[in-house]
Amino acid sequence: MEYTVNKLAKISGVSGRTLRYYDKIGLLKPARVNSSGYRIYGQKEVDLLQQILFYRELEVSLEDIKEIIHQPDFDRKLALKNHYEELKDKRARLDKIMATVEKTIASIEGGNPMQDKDKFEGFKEKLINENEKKYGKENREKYGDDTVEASNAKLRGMSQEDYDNMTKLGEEIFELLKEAYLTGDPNSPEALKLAEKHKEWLMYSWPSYTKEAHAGLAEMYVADERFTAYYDKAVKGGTKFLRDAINNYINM
Amino acid sequence: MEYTVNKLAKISGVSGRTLRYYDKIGLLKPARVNSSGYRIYGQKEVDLLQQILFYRELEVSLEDIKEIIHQPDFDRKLALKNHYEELKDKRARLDKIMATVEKTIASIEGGNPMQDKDKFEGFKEKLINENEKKYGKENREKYGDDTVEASNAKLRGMSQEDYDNMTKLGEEIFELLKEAYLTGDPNSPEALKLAEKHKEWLMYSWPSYTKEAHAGLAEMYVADERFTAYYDKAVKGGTKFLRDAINNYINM
DNA sequence: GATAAGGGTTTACGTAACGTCAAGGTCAAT
DNA sequence: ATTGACCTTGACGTTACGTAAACCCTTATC
Repeated sequence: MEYTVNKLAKISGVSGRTLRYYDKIGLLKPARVNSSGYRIYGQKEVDLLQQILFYRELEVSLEDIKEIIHQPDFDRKLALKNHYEELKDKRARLDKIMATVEKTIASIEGGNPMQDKDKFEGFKEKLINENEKKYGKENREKYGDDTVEASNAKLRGMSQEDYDNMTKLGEEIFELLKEAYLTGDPNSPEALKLAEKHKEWLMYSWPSYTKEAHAGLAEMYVADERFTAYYDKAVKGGTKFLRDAINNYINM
Repeated sequence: MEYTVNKLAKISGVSGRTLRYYDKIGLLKPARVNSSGYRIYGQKEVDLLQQILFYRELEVSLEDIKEIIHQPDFDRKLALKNHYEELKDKRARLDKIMATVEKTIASIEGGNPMQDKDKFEGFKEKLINENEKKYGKENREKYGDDTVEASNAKLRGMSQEDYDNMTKLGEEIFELLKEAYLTGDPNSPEALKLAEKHKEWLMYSWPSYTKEAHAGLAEMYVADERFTAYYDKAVKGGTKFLRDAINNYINM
């Protein structure tokens, strides 16, 4: 049984263009080309096309299909396993996206149409701007421009969920500071837990954590009255206590 | 605060090219262009970009984002709901694909590496070829070329699972025929069940079921010795019994 | 004042997997 | 000889940019 392009197209369900394309990229060549330049496919090509379509259904790229089909010693199992992992990642991403879309719809339905998101984005911008105004110069000197830019970029790229978690963690730290301070000992388990939470919090916005940076920041907290004012709102002397706790944590 | 392309690129995490592209397609125009042709963005554009990136994360197309962002009376909720439906479909498809990939891997691991699929495809082709050789002419005369081609296409497009179910159903019919024949009555519940199963089986390969086609096929079974030989393997006179059962079933 | 470095600009090709013309050759039947 | 169906090869359009290439502007340095 021999088929021209459109004959094969009809029985296989793909378009003629697709068959010509597959010929062009070397995925499926016709058995022969007749004297007038027509592509002629035979039974073997029909079978091959079936296999190609099978893998195509699985969203394997034509490039990969080419290897799977034409290399007899190709490890199909490994290829499929890799492909499976890709699909899994894709689905995980899809799930996250769907959750966000759901939440966004809910927030619109909840009567604050777009406002919350606006606020959220605004918060992030404000936070970055404030950071930049207040500590930009010091930070840039201390850690270099790239680090600061990276930090800002990370903040901007944060999802609302991350942002919420970060602010929650910020509040937790505030409470922990009060508790830990009562122990009077910057080496107490409470103080060390405080320092650890502070590290976690830091890592939300800091691209890469190092002990040195952490220690540097702690010093800056004490040196800069704006930080001191903030942490001393929890308890007087809280900023120094936090610095000591961080130093102890680092040297653990 | 004013930004040139690369400044904005850095703080937003996108590339300069992306910003120029967004300008070109009218998604995000700079606040102004200075005397040397440089794009200058302001705070408003930063905020807009944030929103754009938010929707981009959700895999909304730039075309759709344009409407969401720039049309104040646009129904964002509806847009997101539609988008959500799309995502749902996408995930459903992904799930199906993943299941098939898993099965294919399992079949490779099961020790019949690729052979089964090969065989499967081979079977399908053989089935179609045999059908074509044996009954092609009759069928084409009876139902028209288009119907036959459609039937073949459907067969070819069948998944292995469908194929397996079809062959299993074929065996079931064979057994049912034996049982039903014992009742001696082509109107007995067993006979009617047989006819129904035969209809199910038919529908695997037949694009659209009609009573007339079913009856026509039943007649062909009796008239054609190759069919008769097949069904009479179950019991002598089985083919005729099947035809009668089908006719009774149709006229129920 | 020349030059180099480091911005900015536009134009244009490449990506994946085809759909969709457009212009023109082939084949069978009338 | 003509018609109509089927074949061929370009070539552009699709999405959201990446990646040059070729060129302009500004600033710092020698």
